[in-house]
Formats: sequence, C-alpha cells, structure tokens
Amino acid sequence: MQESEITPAERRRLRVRGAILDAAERVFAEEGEAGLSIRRIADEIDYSPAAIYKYFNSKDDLVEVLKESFFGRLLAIVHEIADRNEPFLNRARRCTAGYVRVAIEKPHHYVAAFSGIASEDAASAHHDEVFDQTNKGQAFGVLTDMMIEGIEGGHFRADLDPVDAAKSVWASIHGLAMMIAHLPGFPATASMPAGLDQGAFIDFHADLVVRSLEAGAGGKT
Amino acid sequence: MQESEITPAERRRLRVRGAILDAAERVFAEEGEAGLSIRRIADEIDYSPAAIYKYFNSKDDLVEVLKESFFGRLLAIVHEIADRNEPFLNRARRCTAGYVRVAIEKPHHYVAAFSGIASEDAASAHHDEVFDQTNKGQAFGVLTDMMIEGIEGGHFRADLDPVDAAKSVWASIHGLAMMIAHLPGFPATASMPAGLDQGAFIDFHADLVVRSLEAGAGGKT
DNA sequence: TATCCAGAGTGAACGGTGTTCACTAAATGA
DNA sequence: TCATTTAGTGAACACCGTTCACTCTGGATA
Repeated sequence: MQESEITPAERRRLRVRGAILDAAERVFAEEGEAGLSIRRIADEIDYSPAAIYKYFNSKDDLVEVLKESFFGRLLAIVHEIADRNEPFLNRARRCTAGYVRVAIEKPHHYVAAFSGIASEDAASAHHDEVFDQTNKGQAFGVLTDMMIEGIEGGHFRADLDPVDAAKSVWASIHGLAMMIAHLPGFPATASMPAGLDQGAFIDFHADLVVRSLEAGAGGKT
Repeated sequence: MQESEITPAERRRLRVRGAILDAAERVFAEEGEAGLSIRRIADEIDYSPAAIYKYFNSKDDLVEVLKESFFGRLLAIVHEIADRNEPFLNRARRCTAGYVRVAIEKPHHYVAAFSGIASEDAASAHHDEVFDQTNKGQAFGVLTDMMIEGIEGGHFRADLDPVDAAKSVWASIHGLAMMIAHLPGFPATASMPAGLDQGAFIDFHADLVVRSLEAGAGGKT
C-alpha cells in the first residue's frame, strides 16, 4: 500500500462512473425519468448499454443516486437559511419558501424523489436510526428543531407537538412544491383565475403556513 | 328509429368497453400505472391486445378515463360535505380533511391524476372556460366559494384574496394527500418519530390549514 | 333471399425498454 | 512471463405500446 490511496484503475473507474452520472443528470433534468434510458446514456457517453451495469446494478439504483444528491443540495440550502442570523419568524418563512424555491428548480428530481409508492417502507427494512443519516431524515430534523425553537421562544402555540407540527408544515410546503412541479406555471395556470405571480405566491403560502402555528390564532370552534 | 335508442350492437360495444375499464381499474388500483399494460388488460378479459385499440386510442386515453372518473368521485364527496348544514369552520375543516381521506383511498389514482408534468399546460391549448367543466376546475370552484363565504362571514381575514387563499389551501391538503399516497403509513412511518395516528393527523393538519386563514392570527414580523 | 359492407377481433410485426450472459481484450499482480 | 481479474461488448430474452393487413360475422339493403 503506497502513499496515494487511489490507483489509476480506480481513478479511471471513477471518471467513467462520473460520466455516466453526468449524462444521466443532464437527460433527467430535461426529460425526467421517462426520457432517461440506459441506451440513451450509453449513446451519450459512447459505451454499450451493458457497460453501465458494471457501474450500477439497475436503472433504479442509478436514478436513486441522482435523487439522493439532489435532495442533498436541497437540504444544504434549507440548512443554510435556517442558520442565518435573523428574527425567528423571518427565518421560518424564508426556510419554507426556500424549500419550495429550490425544490422546483429541478421539478423532475423533486417529483422523483417522492415517487415510488411504499418505497420508504421498503427502504425502512433497515430501520429507525439510519433515517437520521438519510437526507430526508436530516431535512425533517431541521424542521423539527425549528418547531422546538419556535415553541420555546413563544412564537408558536405552546400546546403544539413539535414533531406533528413539523410533519404538517412539511406536508404543506411539499404540496406547493408538487403543485408547481406538475403545473409549471402554478399558480398562474392559464386555466385558473389569475392572482399573485409565482414568487409572490410562494411567499404568501409560506406566510400562511407559519401563521397557522402562531400563538393567538383562532382554534377549534 | 325505434322505441329503444340503443341497438344490440351498441349494447355489446358498451359491455366490452366496460369490461376493459373494469379490468384496468382493478389492476390500476392495486399496482398503479406501472403495473397496468395493454397486454395485461387483454389477458384479463380474453381479448387480443390489438382489440383494445378499437375502444381507446391509446393507453394514455384509457388511463385518462380512470383518472377523471376518480376525480369525479372525489369532487362529489367534497361537494357533498361542503353543502352540509353545519357551522362554517366545522364545514371548512371537514372539507379539507375529507378531501385527503377520499384522495388516499386510491393512492395510485390520486398520484396519477396530478402526474405528467406540463400536461395541464398542454391540455389548456383549449383555454379558459373549459376549465370550469373539468373536475379539477369544479373542485377549485368549491374551494374558492368556501373562501368567499369565510371572508364575508368574518371567519377569515378580510384582507385575503379568495382565489389565492383557495390555491394555498389546496396546495396544503394536496401535500398531505401526496405524502400519504407515497408513504402509505404517513405520518406513522417506521423511520420517523411517532406522533398522532393517521386519522388524527389528518384532522390536525386540516385544523392548522383552516387556522392559518382565521382572523386574529399573528402576521408578518 | 342473396349480397354487400361496416366494423369487431386477430396475429404478426416494428421499434422501444431493462437486463443478462457468454465472450474478448486489456490491465494488473505474482 | 504467466495467471487472474475486470472493463467492455454484442446478441439475445422478455417485456412494452402501437400499427397493419387480414378474417369473419351481424345487420342493412337490393
């Protein structure tokens, strides 16, 4: 075992693997999972389709890498916003709005990251504590921490359970992200009454979501 | 032209068409669009694959019928709840919760109904006023009417735009529905901290969504 | 009744997909 | 130098949606 841990062969292998992922990323971003085929990737990097199976066990595995790396970027940005030095409620609003903005930068990625019904249940054959390592788990952790901060700081209702609140907030912003991912112009669809433009609407939605947690609002009947 | 408007031939045709849709519906509900193939349907009803093209122009057309009829049921139920004789805020909460409950009865249908990026833009080549005829359009109309009622009745903030509010509410409940459709046990995923069970969580989320619109809540900064 | 025809239904094919497998050829380690 | 690994290949398999030339039959018409 020498000074350098990495052999030329490994370096070559990594380069090819990278080329595969680059090509896949490019196609996926533009045409989504439907437009991405093994043969198409093979064409783009001048390899045979079978070659790709020396680097990935299946197309699903390959796509999984794309999804995870996208979710990693999403997480990093939300995390960065969450740590900024700002009044709490501003931070909360910026976080939720930021999540949506980053999510819809790559609609195909975002949609795919949540696709595959019951895939989470399948993945959670290896249970519990791995979740904290996964990107979705970390994103959820950031959100929960923010809920706790809000409740302890008196900004949010004291009777809220932070975990349930975090899940609800996530659902709400996930909904807007999905809506825009599927209907690219939302909320300004040609076939729906006009209103705020997309940017303003994202802020409006974020404001409502945060507002729903604030102390002093109405409540059951 | 005789008493009965419908000939035996037409009746036969309708019966076969129905059999195709039944078989498709059965497979689709269990395995989703991925598990549904023309050949599979043909097998189930003992016809050749080519026969199906005498009844539908494409697989997409066929699936479109399944999606639209599901969305029709969803709309009918939400409409029914919206018209009940109950205090406004209760109705509002029941509507939002009901939407989610019906949506997740057939997760594959619900997910598919929103799938196909930019399909709405493509469909809106025939513009504007057709939207009111479409099921999604009507669902949105119900929601907007409810916003107007809430604002005029003094239950919701007076400065809300009903159309924007309706879109935001829709996004929030759509998000929960999608979340559950993709992660069937949500919010009780094995890999997320436990909390309310699914039924209670849906009500909790509905309450928060409605609460975000109510007069008296916090607000910017 | 004999004839014709629209149309239901078919089998085979086309071009596409993910994936596998026996194979070559080149690089690596002894 | 020889043996072993391993990157890469081409052909094939089993599926997919879709099309097309074809047969056959039910019902209307001459």
